[in-house]
Amino acid sequence: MKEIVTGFLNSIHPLSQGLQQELYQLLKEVNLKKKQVYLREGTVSDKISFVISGLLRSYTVDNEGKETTCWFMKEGDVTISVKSFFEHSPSAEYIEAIEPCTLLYITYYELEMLYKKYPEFNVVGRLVVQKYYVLSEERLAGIRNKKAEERYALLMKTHPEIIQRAPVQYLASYLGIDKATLSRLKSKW
Amino acid sequence: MKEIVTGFLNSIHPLSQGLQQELYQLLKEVNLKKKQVYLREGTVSDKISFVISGLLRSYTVDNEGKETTCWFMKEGDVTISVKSFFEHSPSAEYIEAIEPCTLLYITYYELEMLYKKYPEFNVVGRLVVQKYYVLSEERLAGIRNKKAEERYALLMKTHPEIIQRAPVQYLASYLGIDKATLSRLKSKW
DNA sequence: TTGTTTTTTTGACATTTGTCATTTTTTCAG
DNA sequence: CTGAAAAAATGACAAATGTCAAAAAAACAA
Repeated sequence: MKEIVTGFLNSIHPLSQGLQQELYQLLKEVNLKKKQVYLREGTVSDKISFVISGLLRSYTVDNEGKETTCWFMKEGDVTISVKSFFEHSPSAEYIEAIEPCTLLYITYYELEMLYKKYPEFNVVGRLVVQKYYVLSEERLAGIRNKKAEERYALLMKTHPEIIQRAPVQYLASYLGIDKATLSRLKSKW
Repeated sequence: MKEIVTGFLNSIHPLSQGLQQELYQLLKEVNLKKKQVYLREGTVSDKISFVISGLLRSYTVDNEGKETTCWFMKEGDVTISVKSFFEHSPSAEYIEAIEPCTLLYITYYELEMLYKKYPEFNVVGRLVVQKYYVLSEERLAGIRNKKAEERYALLMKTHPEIIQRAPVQYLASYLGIDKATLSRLKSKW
């Protein structure tokens, strides 16, 4: 299972033998049940996790209790609460399992240690961050200045599997539209 | 002037003497007049630029000719078209000067060369990308699932200087609301 | 399976925001 | 400074979307 992670990283930038072996030792497994919270608002996101199987979402809750889904993470994705992990500060968002999940993770400190011990790893780190930054910007572009229908159509086009797997209420809160509106859009197509 | 750039990078992570000197040699100056386009849609963003003075914006134009402002870059900011620069692909967005600007830049290839020649520079690169990734996520959170008034109030709170300096039409297109709606919001306060 | 709970859909209506046309204000070149 | 052009504000109305309540459907636990 751990080869999936090293394979993923190797495909971005080749890892040295030592780094690969040490990373292999550090990776720990965690399993989540459906609806289980993996990261709670207010706690520091101190693990960087790789999704082996399942589906998760990150979301925020405003002062009226309304949830806003930030994004969905599925097998093959890396998951952290971005600001919390990088700045080592309390998270503004929750991360929870939508489907039963298996994850592999290392801690923030282990990652820092790898960056120090294997300077080449910074190249990998930089490229992974770049990749996720681009994806984040693409999501932003898919929401900004668009009507409900356009947003839905775009998500359908770019991430059809998410539409299949995530409950309507989470899709709606991701798209920034009411679940009733999304329900009507769906019946229109 | 170039010390502003090396100072900025040093504050993120100390640069070696050699790196600092070589970077210093590579930095080139460019001046933009108001409304001058710095990056055009369809061209590759092949410079990474540091804003010494002035204000710019990035924006996209949809097939009906409607502009959507992505963000504003002012003195002290680094500016690239994120996806285009990192993936070395044609840009989906324009970058243009809102105020007369002075920028310092190095090219994509020069940056790649620095990453190779000075591996420590990858640490800086990673941290800078992390920083801008966090800022991008914060902007997303400030727009998603919010009403026009909340978006405006939040931008006012987090970036009052942008509201002062950018024309209403650009602020409106950034916030994803009509300029007439924004005008009414403003008069309300 | 069965009853309970959660999620989704739907209808009626309210609210927000956009559109268009026009006026007012501001900017800017000469 | 002055006139032309661009930007911003405003009014009237239309369109999009949200809200609330209820019904239907689906998911889930015992």
